[in-house]
Amino acid sequence: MAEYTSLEKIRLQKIEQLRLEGVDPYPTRAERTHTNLEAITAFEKAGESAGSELKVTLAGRIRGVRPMGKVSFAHIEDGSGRMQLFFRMNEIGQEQVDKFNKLYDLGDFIQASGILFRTKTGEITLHVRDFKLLAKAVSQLPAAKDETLPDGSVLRHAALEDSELRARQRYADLAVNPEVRETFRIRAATFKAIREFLEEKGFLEVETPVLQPLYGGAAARPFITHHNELEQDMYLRISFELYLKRLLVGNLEKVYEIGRDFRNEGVSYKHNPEFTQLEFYWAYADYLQVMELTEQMISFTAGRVLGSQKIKYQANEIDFSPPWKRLELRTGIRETSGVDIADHPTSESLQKAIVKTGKKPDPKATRGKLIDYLLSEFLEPTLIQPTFLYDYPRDISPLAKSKPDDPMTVERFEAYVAGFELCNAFTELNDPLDQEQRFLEMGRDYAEEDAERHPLDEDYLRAMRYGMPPNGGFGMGMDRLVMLFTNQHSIREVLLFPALRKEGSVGQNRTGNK
RNA sequence: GGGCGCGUAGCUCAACGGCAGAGCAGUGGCCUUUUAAGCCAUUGGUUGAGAGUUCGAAUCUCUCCGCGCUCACCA
Repeated sequence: MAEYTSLEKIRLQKIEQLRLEGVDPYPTRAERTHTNLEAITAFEKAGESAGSELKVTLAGRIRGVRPMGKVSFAHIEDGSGRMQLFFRMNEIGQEQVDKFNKLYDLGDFIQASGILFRTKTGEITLHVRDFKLLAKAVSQLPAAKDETLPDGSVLRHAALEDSELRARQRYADLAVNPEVRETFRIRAATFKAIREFLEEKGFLEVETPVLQPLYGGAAARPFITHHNELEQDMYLRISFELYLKRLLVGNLEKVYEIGRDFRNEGVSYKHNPEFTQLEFYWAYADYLQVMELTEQMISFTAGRVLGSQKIKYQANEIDFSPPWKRLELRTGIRETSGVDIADHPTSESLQKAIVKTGKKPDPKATRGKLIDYLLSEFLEPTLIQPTFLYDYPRDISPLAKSKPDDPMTVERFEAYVAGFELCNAFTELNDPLDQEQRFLEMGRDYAEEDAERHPLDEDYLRAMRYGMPPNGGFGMGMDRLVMLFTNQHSIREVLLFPALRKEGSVGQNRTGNK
């Protein structure tokens, strides 16, 4: 049972009062002839005098009220923007003006009909002849007040800023912070543009299982769940890779999937336990072709969504125009750390070389993990403009194909932007015997208790034995792309409902909702 | 999980060992073109929870809850 604050109790009394007066505080239907933006556009298009003949019915949420005795001003906000309302005793009677002032509150949804006009100060305004409550708000929105300065800019006062409250109560955040709504519009537009690009290139969108009997395709710990009737444990997928590549065996030549991956790992500003991934696989292509498609896809998407190849991200301006810089991983590491990984074919030797630089890597790390360590310690922070790092060590890439002239190196690239990894791609391994060998190597190289070691997927090998065309594959965290496009530092800002600990018991913390 | 920091009214924030405050929101009043409308009056708090130190705790200590930054793991 909810306990109400004193402010809420006052509003509940208003609801009772409205009911006594025969007003339904939650009527079933609304009427609306124009959005606020449509009404303003129609007024401007018709011209000042003709525009004044326009009779419209608008609907929205009350965001500001300025009662002045026998007249009242208010602003309502709908999905398109704001509109000022003007209530005047002469037209609707003192009783109606009083009712609006006393029984209606900030946050209530109303509809209002009347004609449009321009006030002394120049604002297009609805001169209200009739209005109706659409939904009464019991709780006060954590609303900011906006001040329009003489130069036209908007100064916000006391906006809702508490990041925890904003994430837990995203509905309130969205209701009062328009820029948050904009972030999610950009997110949706990004997804749409990516799909448009891939469809145009002939890729088929598919859906593969989220619940899997065996997980794979990435190095991560899975979430485990249980199916009661089948009496077996299931895993939430950590990647789509092994299922999508099975489809290439089935002669689907270009497939992609956009969906949720789940990784039971740490949470940070760039990691959420569930995140949205794009993967595509392209038969008869190699990683160089995928590289070209990648820079085309991202620059196309930036153009579609933001109207520009250049974005401002944090302190940097980033230019997605192709071609992107290409840098061999070995060269990049050598130039930034002074360590040439080719000089150190064993983990012991490489370990010593890294320690000489003053860093302290995990003494038990494999050679591949040490290379990854060098990459993130020295090279990654320097990669601000879009850069393809290519040619990775085989032992950290168990699903990628070796270079024909160098069995210890695989045809793999990762694109880095603004100092973090955006995507990962390779020429896919399609030799079932080699693949089986790699799975077995993974089992040996990683300690038994290492939760990231790859389980051997027999069905995947069975599929590959039927013959898999040579192909290039690609994976990208969509959330990270949206972070770049919306200039957000934290993944939580681009997720509507990011993962949070459950709220404490009632009253245990300040966001405990009563 | 480790380290550092934060949590005060519905929102944004003061007070930092000595009477818990301000602005906005709310409530009552005045006000017929205002726009953070204005003016007058006024309500609102177990200072995240619990324990301890002290004559006295929002303030110092400890435990717990939640969040942020960071390290480790990962996309």
